[in-house]
Amino acid sequence: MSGATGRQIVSVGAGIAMRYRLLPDGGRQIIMFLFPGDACNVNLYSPSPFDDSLAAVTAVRIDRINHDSMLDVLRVEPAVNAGLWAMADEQSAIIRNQVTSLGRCDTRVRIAALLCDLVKRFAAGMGASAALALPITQSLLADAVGVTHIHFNRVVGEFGKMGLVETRRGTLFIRDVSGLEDIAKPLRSSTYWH
Amino acid sequence: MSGATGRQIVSVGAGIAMRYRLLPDGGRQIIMFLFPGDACNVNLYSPSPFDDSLAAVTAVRIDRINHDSMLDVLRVEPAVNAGLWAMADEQSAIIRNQVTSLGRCDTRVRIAALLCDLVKRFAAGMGASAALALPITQSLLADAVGVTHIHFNRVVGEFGKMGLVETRRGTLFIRDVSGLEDIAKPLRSSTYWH
DNA sequence: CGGCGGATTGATAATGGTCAATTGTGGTGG
DNA sequence: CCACCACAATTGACCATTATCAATCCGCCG
Repeated sequence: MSGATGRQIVSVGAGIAMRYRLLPDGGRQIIMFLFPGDACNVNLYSPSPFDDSLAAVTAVRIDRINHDSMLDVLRVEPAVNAGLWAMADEQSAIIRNQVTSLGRCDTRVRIAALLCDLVKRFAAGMGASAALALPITQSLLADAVGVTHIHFNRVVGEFGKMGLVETRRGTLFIRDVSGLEDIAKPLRSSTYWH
Repeated sequence: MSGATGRQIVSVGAGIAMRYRLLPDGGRQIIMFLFPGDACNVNLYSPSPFDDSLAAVTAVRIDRINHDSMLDVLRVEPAVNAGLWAMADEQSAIIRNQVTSLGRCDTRVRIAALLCDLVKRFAAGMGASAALALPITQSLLADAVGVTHIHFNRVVGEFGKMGLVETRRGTLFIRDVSGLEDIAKPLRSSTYWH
């Protein structure tokens, strides 16, 4: 409502975006993919170290909310604060999972786990059926799991031969989610705890 | 104030703790080390997926705050909410850094970066001089950077020969922080942006 | 003294990276 | 309609980093 746009919360309204970081040597690490409903920065109170960048993966609509008006809302409706915390917690859990995946699993597991995760979150953001066609290039997916796009290709080709996925220029089709979940099992500690 | 202790915020009062995750194959990934002042779980509003575990690294004192009393405080003193968000943001930044490190840097860089980070945060929690003697075993540090304790040892031995660190049974002495920062440079995107 | 946990070292194997080239597909302009 | 280009995917040969397996050493404590 206020004409002057100060600091804002920016969140993904439609499409897929990514949060990434460039390294001096030209390398790129994708921290996480962002789906509709995911906010990128809820720095309502502190400038907060924001040392990485945002970019669109597909065509994207971005929603912006002024910090000031959000603070106004929070004063009246404290429940919104809970919602913000819930989102922050969820994103945090995703990233902790990513840490474990990168640190302790080999490429096959990492890739399978990433794909399962994307399908699940993609389904939440768009339709469940649309989620089985991920419009993300292999290079991007590779940069998310921390391997070369070329090695990614080999592994994904292996998955293809197993009937788990199918690849077409620019999009990756998921054919057998439970098969992927099976490969990703070494990451899911749930198997450990029962 | 309420006598019954329901859900609580738990934070490190003194010593060093760690947040980690076990895998079915027996592997362990340390998500992050916790120093005095770091809270482990600020799940004031939602149960929040907490899929990893906590353990002490050194002798530790744990501070607990009831959720209910914290909520009372927040109603009276909204500035506390800002403090909580700031802490969450900072921890989030540390973990995003960790993701980049694990995904895109080789062992030398990862180790150097971890040590720099620990020294800095350790210094904030304890005295600055005490920070140069990290009471953490090589196995734990290895599980944080995602390598074998044995490969960690080789790299840290190399650092030792360069005069950067010194190792004694159970603690690692930092001798040359700026030397380590130099090795960790490939991770610091700041070098890229100026 | 004996034993244990942490650290160290060597030999070997595997995973994943690098370099280099090729194919395929879609888009664009003539 | 075709030539051409750009980007994504694919493949092969070779190399480097890191894991694995197996001992051994060292300091500390009971």
